[in-house]
Amino acid sequence: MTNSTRERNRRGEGGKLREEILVAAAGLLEREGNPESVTLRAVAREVGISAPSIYGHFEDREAIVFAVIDAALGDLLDALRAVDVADPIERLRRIAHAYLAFAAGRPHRYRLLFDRLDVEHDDYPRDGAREDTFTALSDALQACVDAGLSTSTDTLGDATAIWVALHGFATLRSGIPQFPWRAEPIMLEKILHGLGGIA
Amino acid sequence: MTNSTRERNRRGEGGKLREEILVAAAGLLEREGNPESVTLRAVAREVGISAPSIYGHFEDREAIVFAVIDAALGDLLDALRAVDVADPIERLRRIAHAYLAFAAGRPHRYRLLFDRLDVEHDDYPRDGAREDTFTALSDALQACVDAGLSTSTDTLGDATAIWVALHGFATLRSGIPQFPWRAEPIMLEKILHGLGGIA
DNA sequence: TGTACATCAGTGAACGCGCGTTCACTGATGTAC
DNA sequence: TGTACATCAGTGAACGCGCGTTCACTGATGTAC
Repeated sequence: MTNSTRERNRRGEGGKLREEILVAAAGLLEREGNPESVTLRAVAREVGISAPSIYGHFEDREAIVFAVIDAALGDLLDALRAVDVADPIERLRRIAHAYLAFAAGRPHRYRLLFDRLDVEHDDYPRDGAREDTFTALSDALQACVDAGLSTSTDTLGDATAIWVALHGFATLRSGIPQFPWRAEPIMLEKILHGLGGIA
Repeated sequence: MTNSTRERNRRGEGGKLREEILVAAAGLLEREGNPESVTLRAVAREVGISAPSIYGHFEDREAIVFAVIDAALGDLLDALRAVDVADPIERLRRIAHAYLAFAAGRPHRYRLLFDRLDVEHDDYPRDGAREDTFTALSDALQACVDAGLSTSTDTLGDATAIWVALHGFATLRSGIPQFPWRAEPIMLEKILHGLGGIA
């Protein structure tokens, strides 16, 4: 997908290329499946620039992958926080659904957020943001408890169980699509009722 | 970790090298974390042989990784089937524990079994074995239902929910060890009670 | 309004590296006679 | 029991490839005067 008609950015618009590089890297990642395939040269090919041009915008190859992770983490948090429903149970349900929808829509980026053991923790961008994702879930569950709509007596632990189940469902459903999965609402019902103690 | 003292196998014992290659590849995978790091040359270095020697035992690089997956899948099934307890609930608990213990002990190989989206399905070795893993769980849950010890009315669906939760717990606990995880028995209790309908 | 020039956005060639794979080979081991 | 020889288990050199990164550069764009 070489873009040979690309025109040089004007002065002061160099930042545009950074955005193009990120989009290309994210596309490459979703298509190829593993972050190792996001090579400098492949990204450059995709954008339609020469490989060294990237150094004007990213320090090295790894920085591109980190920026993709960073953006995805931001998107996930935005999606969860965008849920705006008054009813606590419905709100929890929608947040859980948004989580699953995010993972289903960008399976490889989702895996990169939560499933990489080989990324050094210190180098990892926006590390707190992963915990914020969990907090969105546990706050929503706590709201159900506060409203007397959940029987949970261990909100953090039960939110952890819900998170774990959502994560497992998200990754296994993408990874083994031929498995006879129950429909998402049924799985959500089992998870939120069984682990969250909501009716 | 070059083994320079390695002695040539005797005639008819060429098969030994195959085993050494598999052990080296598995070790490399657990240490490095991603299957791409299992290169022919790294494996050869680890075993203490020249790279081309591997071709006597494996068709190509990918075949080594597949053989590692194959062996791990066999080990997991063996571990689950080795659970031999009469009480259905205790049996289910032990199987779930064995599943988590397997994943905790070989986190990267576990991920390779269930978490790779980028492996072509047709090439995947022992494909049915992954479903057998699920069957071990659902059979154990069914035994609880048959004994009147579970209130589940959707054994397959609930076993799916249990599986999904176990998988999520296994991968997230390895991937984000600094998260304040509840102890495994507590999580198991939540999962088996909440999703499996057992007391 | 015209022009010299600094700056910006990006290029092209080159480097050294590790990789998968091939090829012709070597030398110890066991076996047929 | 001795020996010629086939076989087996590996080796060493070489190939072409894509990679990350470096370097000196180019030429269009905007600005100071």
